[in-house]
Amino acid sequence: MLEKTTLAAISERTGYSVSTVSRVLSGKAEKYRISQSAVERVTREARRCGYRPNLVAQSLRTRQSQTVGLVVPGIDNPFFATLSSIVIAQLDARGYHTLLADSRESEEEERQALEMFQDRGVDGILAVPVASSPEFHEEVGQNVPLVLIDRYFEKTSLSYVCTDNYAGAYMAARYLVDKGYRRILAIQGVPASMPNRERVRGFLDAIKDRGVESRVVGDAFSVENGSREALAAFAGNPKAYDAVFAFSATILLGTISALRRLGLTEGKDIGVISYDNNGFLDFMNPPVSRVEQPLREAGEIAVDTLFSLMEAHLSGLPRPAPVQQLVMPTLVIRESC
Amino acid sequence: MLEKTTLAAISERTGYSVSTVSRVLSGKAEKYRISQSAVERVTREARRCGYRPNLVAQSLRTRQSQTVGLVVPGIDNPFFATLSSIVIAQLDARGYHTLLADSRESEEEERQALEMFQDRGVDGILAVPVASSPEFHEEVGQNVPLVLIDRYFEKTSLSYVCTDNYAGAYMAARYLVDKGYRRILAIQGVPASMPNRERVRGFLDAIKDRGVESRVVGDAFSVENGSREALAAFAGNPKAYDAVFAFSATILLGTISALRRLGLTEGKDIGVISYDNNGFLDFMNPPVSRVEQPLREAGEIAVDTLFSLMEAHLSGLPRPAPVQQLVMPTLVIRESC
DNA sequence: CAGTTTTGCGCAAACGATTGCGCTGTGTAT
DNA sequence: ATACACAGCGCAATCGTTTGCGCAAAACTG
Repeated sequence: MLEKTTLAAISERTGYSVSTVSRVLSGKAEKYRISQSAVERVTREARRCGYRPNLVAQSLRTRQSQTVGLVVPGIDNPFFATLSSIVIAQLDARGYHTLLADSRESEEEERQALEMFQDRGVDGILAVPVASSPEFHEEVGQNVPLVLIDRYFEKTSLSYVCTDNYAGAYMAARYLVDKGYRRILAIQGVPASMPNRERVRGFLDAIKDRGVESRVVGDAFSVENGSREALAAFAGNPKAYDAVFAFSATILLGTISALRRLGLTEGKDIGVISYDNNGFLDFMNPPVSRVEQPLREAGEIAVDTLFSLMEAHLSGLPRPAPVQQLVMPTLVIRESC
Repeated sequence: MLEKTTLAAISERTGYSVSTVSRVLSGKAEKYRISQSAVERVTREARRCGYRPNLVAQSLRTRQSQTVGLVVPGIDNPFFATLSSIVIAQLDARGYHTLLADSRESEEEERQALEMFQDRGVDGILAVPVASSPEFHEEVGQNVPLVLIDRYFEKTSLSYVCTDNYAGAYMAARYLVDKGYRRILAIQGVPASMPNRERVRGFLDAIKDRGVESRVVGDAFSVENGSREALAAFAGNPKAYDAVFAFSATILLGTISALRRLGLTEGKDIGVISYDNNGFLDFMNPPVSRVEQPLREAGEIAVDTLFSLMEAHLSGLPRPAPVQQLVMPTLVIRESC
């Protein structure tokens, strides 16, 4: 390590005041009409000793951190991992860093994360909300730009970017019905979450009045839930249902393992369709039909939205009208149904 | 929002000095012998106006941020997603927050991330390194506690916690050989990365002098690489190899899709084994044999190690001897070979 | 040459917290 | 009465930046 490399140090070594050094090194030289010679002297010294601004001090003074907080319900879930990856890349491209928190589907942890984000002075927040009601998020949204992703609240003034889960589930269910399946089991994720509720609604609407027997079971976006609920629902009778709709790729994995235990092969003995577009769905045997969500698009729109909120916030403008957008998923048919 | 909630504000409203308020609210009341009445008056007011300390100011003053930086080569890779999840949970449990950066396998981005971490005054860094040589990491490690995970450098004074990739690959290859496979194709990941090099070494050592024909191809831990390289290596001849060893689960997916195109079924026409323990491997048809890495264990050890480094760093002690640990993977045999 | 403009730069306050040191006032021992 | 201990608290410096304001010297104007 070299000498301490602060503005003060450079100031001492160049003979210029801290102010001048600061202005030069933050590129405000001509705005403040610093002489060519000063600029040179200072930049040279800065380079020589490898000056790097202390971002903490900078944040304190400017009330900007070049950081956004991202909170997701489970980074180990490939869905959120992909989403995070997209979002982080976007932020990075704009010169922003990411504080990542994992709420583990817990309202309490989510709350703590949001609070921590504020205490750290993040410039904006992206959240996949877990809470059942929007109050807290709205309160936070008052203070710092906030955009919801993937999940949203019924009636809220917050911005959100989600996929149309109603439409996705509707398409999938309608496809099954049209294919002639008549006893359909749906295995859902976290029941209270908005995407899940919408999927249930889409599913039920699609089969309504179509002479289809149906049932919705389950309570988590996890492999275990898929397996457990499938086994319980079939109750040992392989003919109990002729199709299964798994509400996520993780659920699907569990479901398939259960079906195999029952001696059923997807696409042959039973129709199977899933939500999500995890890479492996095409590599299962047989490949699995699914509702693909335009994650990249959603992530990009969310970041765009956040930045426009942040810009307004910076300029002290009133909060712009919320952007509330649903992007459309697509149905991808393979050989499992 | 209520009034501004700073120490100064509370100081004014209670009549006590900022120092006293600070000491009360940071729990140093009896250390500094603050009167019971003052404590009460201050805490009451703090609660009333919902005081939350400004962590940025706190960081600036104390030179501690309660934050560690985590940099991985690709958070969308399930392997790193799982690892991150484990690490983040651990840190969270200890009251630390996580700045996450994605180097996307780029040395340059990794460098930037590490630099940013320092500029932000993180208390420690966990890195899955991408660089081919340790210099930069070692330099960083001089200034802030740093522990490598999953990948390490040949000769370094840095601490690391990795899995024994040599042993893992050796076990897998030896198993294939013992099972009678004689023409084995290995599809590797990023060739320069330490885990990959070790896997290659383990693989080659295991088949040496066993009368086995072999070839190592590929250059990335990706689905495409797996598919492309498998197709190229078989060159249309399904009998070209009788077994394939995929060096990661992502590679495996690509490989399987290629094998299917060649009309081959794993476990029947060809032996297949993979690295990694992604959830889906058990749900493929047939389930895939693999080398499972004790990720949770590795993550926990890494965090433990980091904290002991951090503790020493705090107390101004000399850097403790590096902890350099390999944890042992396990061979899980299913029906693919 | 006096007056005005421009150029180039520094002073000092601020951001919000932490902390070493010292000050005052009361109680106790001598 | 003098000394001393200690309880209870505040002063002010500090962390490293940023920035409004103003000042002096140089340059220009008429």
